[in-house]
Amino acid sequence: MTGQSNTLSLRQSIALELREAGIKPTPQRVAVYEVLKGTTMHPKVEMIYEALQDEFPTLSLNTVYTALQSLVDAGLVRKLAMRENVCRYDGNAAPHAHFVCMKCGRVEDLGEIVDKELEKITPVLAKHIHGPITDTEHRFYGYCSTCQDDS
Amino acid sequence: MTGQSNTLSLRQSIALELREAGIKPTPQRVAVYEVLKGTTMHPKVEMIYEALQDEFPTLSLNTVYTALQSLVDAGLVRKLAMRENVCRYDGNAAPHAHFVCMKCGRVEDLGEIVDKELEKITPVLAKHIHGPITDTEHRFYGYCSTCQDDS
DNA sequence: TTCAGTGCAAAGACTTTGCACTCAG
DNA sequence: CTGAGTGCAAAGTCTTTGCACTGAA
Repeated sequence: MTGQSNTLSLRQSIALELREAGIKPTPQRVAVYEVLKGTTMHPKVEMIYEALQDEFPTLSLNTVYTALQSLVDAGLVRKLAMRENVCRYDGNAAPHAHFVCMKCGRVEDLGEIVDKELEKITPVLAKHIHGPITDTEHRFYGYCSTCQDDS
Repeated sequence: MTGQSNTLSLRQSIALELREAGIKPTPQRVAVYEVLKGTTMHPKVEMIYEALQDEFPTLSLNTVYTALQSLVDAGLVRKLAMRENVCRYDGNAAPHAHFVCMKCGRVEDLGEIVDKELEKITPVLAKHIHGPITDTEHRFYGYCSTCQDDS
């Protein structure tokens, strides 16, 4: 995972994406977005902060918050409010379903099949709401494979 | 809404419900639960606290938190983590879909029709998770009728 | 030069914890 | 008498705000 040239071009494409979304691609923002796109962990702010300590020793937690807020506002990143009262962030901004482990709190993406099923429901919903649905959030709670074994 | 005898019997049935759920029906818990069951507002802690100030002038915010936690643990009440990072509580513990206004933050229950549709999905999901789904949460974001008019 | 963005510190908001007091069993 | 529950206060955690500094246009 230390391929320099590869990392470089990835960063450039991310920078382009930020610019297209209307925000200035600062190194910190690009790095934060890169972390989010490179993981399926739906990390908390703290986790992103720590992941970037090596590369940005002077990075402040504040900047991570600011960068995330910009990314969310630009519609590139999804903010997930968890029951534990800590926000997690998702580099995939498209509405999609999540599985949340009740024990370890880990968040996993569910497959496209589930998402497809869920999409069918929005039309049904349209009958109840007199306006467009701008976003959806679907979560399923249970115990992940790791935590099931522990019990 | 000041029918004394009616209020009394409602409290008694709530007390019974708490007892059956395995928690002691203290006046505060009963009152908190009554507030939740008597509103469709999905109130925040602060709102519950204020609603009970008249009746329990000595009630502390802490007690509201404690009572809510007991109710949630007992499975009578649902805790909703909102994007604004404030928890809202729902007197209806059964999984059901919510509509959230992006502007004013109000949370509304969606009809049974939507819930029924959503229930169909859990079996589909079972193929992805190797364990039971213990709970689900479905949210649809948009603008409520009031906020649509404002725009 | 100008302004958005960063970094540090402090403040803020919501929630939890600690401990003594009270009351039902 | 015993233990759970309450109320008050303090602490804790996550997040936001204020302000000076920096770098790109």
